Amino acid sequence: MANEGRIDEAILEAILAGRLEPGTRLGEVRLGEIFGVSRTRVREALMKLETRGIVRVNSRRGWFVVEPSAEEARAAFQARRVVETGLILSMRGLDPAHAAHLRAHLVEEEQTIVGGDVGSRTCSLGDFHIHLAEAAGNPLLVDILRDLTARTTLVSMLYQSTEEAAASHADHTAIFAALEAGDFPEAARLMVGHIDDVEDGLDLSVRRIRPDDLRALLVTDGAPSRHRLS
Amino acid sequence: MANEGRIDEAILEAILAGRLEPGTRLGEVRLGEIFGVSRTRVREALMKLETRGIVRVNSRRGWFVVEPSAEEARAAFQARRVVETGLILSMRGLDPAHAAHLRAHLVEEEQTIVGGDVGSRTCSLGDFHIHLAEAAGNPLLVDILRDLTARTTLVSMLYQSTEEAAASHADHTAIFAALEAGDFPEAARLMVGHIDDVEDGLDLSVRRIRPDDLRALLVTDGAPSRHRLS
DNA sequence: TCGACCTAGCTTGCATACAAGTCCTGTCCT
DNA sequence: AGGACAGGACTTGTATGCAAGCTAGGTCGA
Repeated sequence: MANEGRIDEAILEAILAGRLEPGTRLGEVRLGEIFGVSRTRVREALMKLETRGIVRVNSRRGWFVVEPSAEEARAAFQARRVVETGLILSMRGLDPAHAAHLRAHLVEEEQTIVGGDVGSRTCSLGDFHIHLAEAAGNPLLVDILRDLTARTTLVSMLYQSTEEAAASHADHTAIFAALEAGDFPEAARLMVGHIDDVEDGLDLSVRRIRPDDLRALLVTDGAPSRHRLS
Repeated sequence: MANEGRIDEAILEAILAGRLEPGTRLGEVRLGEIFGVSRTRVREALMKLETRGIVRVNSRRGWFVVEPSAEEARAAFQARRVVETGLILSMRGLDPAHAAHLRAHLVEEEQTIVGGDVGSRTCSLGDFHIHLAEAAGNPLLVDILRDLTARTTLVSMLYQSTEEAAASHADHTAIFAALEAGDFPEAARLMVGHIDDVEDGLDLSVRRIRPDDLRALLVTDGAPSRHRLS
């Protein structure tokens, strides 16, 4: 059974969906109970997430969802600008299949914005960039951007964000249009503007709340072993 | 004591220095004996390296240094082109301290090429790109490029490479000159050409040898607990 | 002679037990 | 009353033990 990366993915998904906020403590035993496994596998999952910069361990004190500092936040956005700009400028065309995939994502994105909760919205908005990386056809860059968008998503949760989901969706649509038209320099320019807008929407001097409990945030329904990995 | 990432770093250093070739099996118990720890910590180290794409596990068969396929090799070089181009183009200036650091590295690089073995040479050549990322001042991009250059170093080991260390050093020197002159577009162009040259020097249709033993490759001197982490 | 099978020895996968450090709380002394 | 201190309940860190699966080599049968 696709049991391999279940725990990593479940935790990451919970974080990205906003169910686990930055600073939340992630107890090994607690997570083990939730997933019905021993601490060993939980530790493995947490350590993988640690090398990806999603969680951090405070020796003998606990595991926590990372709380990026203002400087780290800026670095994350800059990294995304660098990678996504380079990515778009390296593209020579847009494969029809990938174009269709992106277009399908855009309609899903719109539906989520209208009807979904804030978590699904943020998640969907971030997925656009990952799908775009997939369209460029480089799995390594997909992974890199996956972790980078995870980081900026975390930042948006931690700091006061005035980002309008609708505005982001409009940006995405415009970027896609430029890509489909084959105007990659324009798409890159739009992308930089888009990321700038999201970053400017943050107030890096004001930090948000920091609650501290796990609750049943990781499992949405009753059974502890049922998870949707998006 | 800086005991934290000792094992990860030691293994990675051994791989990057060419002492552990792609395809080498990394037995948990064997590594545990070498480092004087139990399998637990070895597993943690290997799993961290796995998420960084350096080693891979074949269920119940063993851990191995990754052997990138021809396609993966191309992807790694493309990713480096994307990231390093974006990185250089995002730079607005070269901090004097970082400039001095890079210059110092270049002379060390030259010395290594004249007097060092092939492992030190490859290592030193790769470090230039990491130091360059450090000069850009973004820790995230440093980490990304560290793993990316590790991958391409692995590729160069696996496939027949006609790369001349001297030529690479000359490229690096030219790139540094352009950076110092503030001509970042030119530096980016030179960088693309440089990575292209390295990639073109590979014969992706011919794979190299694949020995299969650990020997005392991980420890250079007698005592199992003495390691230099570069 | 060749092929199927079976077993022994290896590997990792996972759980559990114990060690060691941190934090909080209650108590005792001043 | 206030502060130092001690103890216990928690946490992660590390080792070890057992289970499960892969591989290779030998044996038996056709």
